[in-house]
Amino acid sequence: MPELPEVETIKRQLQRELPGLRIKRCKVTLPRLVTYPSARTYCRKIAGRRIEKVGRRGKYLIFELDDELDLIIHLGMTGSLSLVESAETYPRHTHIVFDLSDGRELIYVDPRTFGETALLIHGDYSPRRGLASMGPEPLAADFTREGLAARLGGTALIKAALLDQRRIAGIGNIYADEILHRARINPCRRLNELTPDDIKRLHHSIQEVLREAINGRGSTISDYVDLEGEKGGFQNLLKVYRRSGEECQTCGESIRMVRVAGRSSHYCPSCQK
DNA sequence: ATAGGCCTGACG
DNA sequence: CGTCAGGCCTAT
Repeated sequence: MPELPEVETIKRQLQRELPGLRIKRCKVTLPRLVTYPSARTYCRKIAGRRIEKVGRRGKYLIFELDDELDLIIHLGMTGSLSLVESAETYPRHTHIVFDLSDGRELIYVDPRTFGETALLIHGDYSPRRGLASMGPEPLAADFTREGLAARLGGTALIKAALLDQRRIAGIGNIYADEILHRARINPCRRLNELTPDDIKRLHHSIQEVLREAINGRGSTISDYVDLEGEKGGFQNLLKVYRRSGEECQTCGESIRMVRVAGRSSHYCPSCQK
């Protein structure tokens, strides 16, 4: 699914197109994707609202509407958004359509339906626990090395900790593996074993990998496309993710895949200790 | 900490 | 047919 770089790419495109437009009407054909309030209330309250700004928090898109409402969308594993001219036929797995005041439609497509959307009071994310308990934004100016160290308490495996959205926002399986490779840290290391120098490299790596991935407009492994339907450009620059058996570009050792925290984890056994 | 569940589709 | 997949929640 879209991780922080992919969601950021879509957010930038939405922010270019949507502010100032109104949502005339919203149609939901798979109500369970609306997790708060009911799909019925969600649509009723959205109708007529003006989109003021599009933001992002972790892997969530946040559409700030007038009347102090925040429309949030999480793309799950296979969700995508696209802006289309008024259409009479929609792609397979279209579940939500927002009619916009300029005649276009914003459509939400999601084959695996792991995504979700909700309508919250601006700034009050308590109805969605995942959003309310989200850790700091890793690309924010105040995300310091000391701040990171403070988030990495306990004895969890570092790989699991990077995937834990309560510790740090926005990192998923692809970028967790890429970050650990750049930081030369083995995914099975435990937090309490990390040295100050490990944390320093980890902090740099988190920011560098995510920034580079955003510059590359994200990674397309299979499904991901941006608002324009374009695939990402960063998948070719991945060093370890889904490259088991290939030679490590740093040392030539064969990239290995293991299962950590229930997720496939790709790493170089020679570079990452 | 781990497994299972939610879904569909691609691939072997 | 079985296995796997970029996420996240719940229960054990």
